[in-house]
Amino acid sequence: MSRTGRRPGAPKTREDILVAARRAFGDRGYEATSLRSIADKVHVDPALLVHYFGSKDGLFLAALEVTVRPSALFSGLSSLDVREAAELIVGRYLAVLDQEQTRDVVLGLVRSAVSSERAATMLREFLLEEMLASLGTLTGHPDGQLRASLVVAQLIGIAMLRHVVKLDAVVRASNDELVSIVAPVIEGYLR
Amino acid sequence: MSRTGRRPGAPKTREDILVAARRAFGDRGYEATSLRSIADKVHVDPALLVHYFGSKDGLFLAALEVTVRPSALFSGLSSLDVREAAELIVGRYLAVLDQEQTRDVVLGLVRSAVSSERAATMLREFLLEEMLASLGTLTGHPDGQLRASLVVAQLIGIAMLRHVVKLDAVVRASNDELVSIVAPVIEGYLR
DNA sequence: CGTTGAACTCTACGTTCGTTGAATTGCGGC
DNA sequence: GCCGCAATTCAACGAACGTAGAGTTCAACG
Repeated sequence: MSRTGRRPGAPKTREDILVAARRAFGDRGYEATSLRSIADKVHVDPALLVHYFGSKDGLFLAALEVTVRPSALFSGLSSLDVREAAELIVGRYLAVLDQEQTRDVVLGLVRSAVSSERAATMLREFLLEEMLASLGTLTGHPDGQLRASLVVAQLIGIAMLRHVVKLDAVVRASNDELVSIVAPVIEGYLR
Repeated sequence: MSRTGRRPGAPKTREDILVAARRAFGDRGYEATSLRSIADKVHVDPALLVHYFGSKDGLFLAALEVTVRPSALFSGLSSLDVREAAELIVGRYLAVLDQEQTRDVVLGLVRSAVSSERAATMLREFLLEEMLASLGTLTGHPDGQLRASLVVAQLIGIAMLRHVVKLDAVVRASNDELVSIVAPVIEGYLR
């Protein structure tokens, strides 16, 4: 009975680790997630994670690396009027939060940003380069950057209430319902 | 030279601990804050904290206990029209975030909610009983609860971007600027 | 079929953490 | 001035953590 050494077959382990890590970081944030707990879920020794990713930090970076293409949130909006654009943005965002893989990444960033300066920086740069760049040009306002940031604030707040705080009204609302209420507000920011 | 035993004079230590704890939990959240680090800042032995508060959990609860009376956010709004009410809410909220003591509590709740289920529950109940109760009655909408929650989402999002992610545009904006942009949006939710 | 390197586990180290129990010192009432 | 109780520190515990190093098994290629 060999407990040590390489396993037969083609290894899928590395990808398994990344999936479990994404999930764990998304569920509990960077600080509260231990390498050992991730390793347990993949039925693997903690040292293997270090072997693959160098450190907990490295695993964190690898797990949350651009699985989310935020430009997809904002593609093909320029030809629309502000009203339709706002609806699309909110709808696509909610879809991202519905899908397990991408939700883990978004929540991982948000959850970890509050306890780790590094994660906060990741999130900040992510928001700046990807979202605000696209959004900022959507409006001709002189304070376009600020207005775009407030849109992001609204979206992040929704993620917080729906998936972290789990506030009943927000959890229970359907995506369509949310879009119909939130989109006009986003519209207000962009116009 | 007596390093142990009671100190002469009237002890202010307990309150010092609470202040430092509030600050620490507000800065780094529950998980990332150690009893030892708080004890250090008060120049006191970690064991004293558990002597006073029983456990880290007890200290957390004591530190974040109702220093914020959110009803103040919403008092005296009923006589105003929706527009003025929205401006008052946003303005008062930003003032809460400006004052060190209350900001620590709000950020402590938010930061800790993401890594501790207990803190998430605290924040949820806080929001439900204090904010949504007041806000929900402000509007006659059938989905008043949801609309009020989205107002809260917007406000929490602003706190996140301004104090956690430290997104430039939001950090630099003046309170007046923020009020003038955000209030109409809140108004949209409540109307 | 032998070799090399990748995939994996074991053990163990040094830290840090929350918490405990006992000891020490000062305060306030009798 | 004595006594009980409050305030405080000390030393230590067991657990959990991230990580390092050495060892074992397998796959791929010559």
